[in-house]
Amino acid sequence: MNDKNISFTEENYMKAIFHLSENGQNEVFTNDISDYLKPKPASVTDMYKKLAQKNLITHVKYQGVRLTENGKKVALLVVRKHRLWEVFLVEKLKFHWDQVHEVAEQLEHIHSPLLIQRLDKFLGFPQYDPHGDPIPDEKGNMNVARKKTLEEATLGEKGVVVAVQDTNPVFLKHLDKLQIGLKCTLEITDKVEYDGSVEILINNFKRTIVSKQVARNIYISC
Amino acid sequence: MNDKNISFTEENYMKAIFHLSENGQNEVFTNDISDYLKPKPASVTDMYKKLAQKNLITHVKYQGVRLTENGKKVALLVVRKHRLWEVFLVEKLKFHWDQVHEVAEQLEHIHSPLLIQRLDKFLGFPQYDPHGDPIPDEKGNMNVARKKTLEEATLGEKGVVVAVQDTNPVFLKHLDKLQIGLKCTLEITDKVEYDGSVEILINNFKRTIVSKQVARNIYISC
DNA sequence: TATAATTTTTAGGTAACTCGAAAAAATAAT
DNA sequence: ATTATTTTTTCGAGTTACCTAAAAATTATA
Ligand SMILES: [Mn+2]
Ligand SMILES: [Mn+2]
Ligand SMILES: [Mn+2]
Ligand SMILES: [Mn+2]
Repeated sequence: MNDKNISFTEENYMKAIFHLSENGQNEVFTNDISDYLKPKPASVTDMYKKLAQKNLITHVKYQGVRLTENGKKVALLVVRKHRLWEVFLVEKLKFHWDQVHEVAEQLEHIHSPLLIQRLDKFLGFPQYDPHGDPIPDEKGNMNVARKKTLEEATLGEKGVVVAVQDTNPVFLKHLDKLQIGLKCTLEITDKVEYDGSVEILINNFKRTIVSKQVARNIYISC
Repeated sequence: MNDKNISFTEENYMKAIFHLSENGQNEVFTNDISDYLKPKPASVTDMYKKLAQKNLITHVKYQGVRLTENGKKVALLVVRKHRLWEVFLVEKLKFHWDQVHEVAEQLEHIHSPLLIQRLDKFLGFPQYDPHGDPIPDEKGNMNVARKKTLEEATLGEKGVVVAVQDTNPVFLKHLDKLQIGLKCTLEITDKVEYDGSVEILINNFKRTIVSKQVARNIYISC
């Protein structure tokens, strides 16, 4: 029984549970959601009850929640919508990659299967969003690219920037200033043991050092 | 003080008041809104109080409400967003003109000045929506076309279809079947006194009779 | 293993939007 | 000018999503 009457708020919880559980693999605890979405833990428990009753999650008292098959579908659809809209904003409306997330948070809640199907087609069935995150197709399948963070990469490794972990505008603007974006080629020219910062060569041309904090949030192909 | 914290529901009320007052000219009564948006009259009175407190309407007890200047601006922005999205759906996503209204009812509530500004540009600053309704510009000005209904038009008059009054899918699909759409040329070849139906010549080619009900809902240029 | 700290749930309450029933005001009919 | 009808408002109450404070369960520490 796929309850279509899912509210704005419920969709946000489903997406949060999906992300915090590594795409539905692990269980998610009350405080995780509270930290992520900002309602108090008591409110999270209330919502757990409602979502469990709608068969979107299974809730074992004091042991967290897991997405049901049904719930995974619901979450994947929200993620799909969010990412398709982000592509639209960047590709068609010339938004900058640090401007799209907030608006997509609203657009992802528009209910219309036809709209999403047509939008997907209009955009040429994109596989990745402006931050390199994979876009689920109408069945919920997505192409997860092989990738590692700059923190994980070892000296001498070279790859193309395929995604960013953090989509915070402050972080993305910082990358712009460093002239780092998706599709850039990066080569690890040094790894500073002292503070975990990484020296890189951008597009075989520009040399810079990025902090551990930054290195953790950039993915290159591998 | 232009209160930006306006809810989904409040926006719907503002738009309804705008339409039911002929673009803010007349006062609107409790039952008008109740019939139009479907909440019970008691709920309408509650909302009147809230909107009045936000300086969006003036409410004289038992005498209906009127939009304030501020309220008119808010309503016009919602109308602008609604109609721009309808253009997007038809022009870019190939929606049919009878499919757009429901989705636009959702999209009109997305809050993002940049989004609307960019969407407007992307669409080429359209003046009219897919039903011939004028689109307010960012200042709230709109080009109201000179027009009359087929019911008002007299025998022998000829004009181009510039708008439809009713945007109900059933009505629009009926027009499709009759091969009547925006930009069609219509000539009044007979007005039937008995039932108010109108005989027309479509694009100097096809002859049909439309009922008074239909004639009332088609606008031609004049 | 007993105690302390943390996490989660329950209990009770608020604000927004809705309702039905009843009271009040305005309008229409006698 | 009364009376009847219609419209609008008030009142009490339900729902959703949130809160704080307190209780219960789990996990960590001594
Ligand atoms: Mn995003
Ligand atoms: Mn993204
Ligand atoms: Mn419409
Ligand atoms: Mn329209």
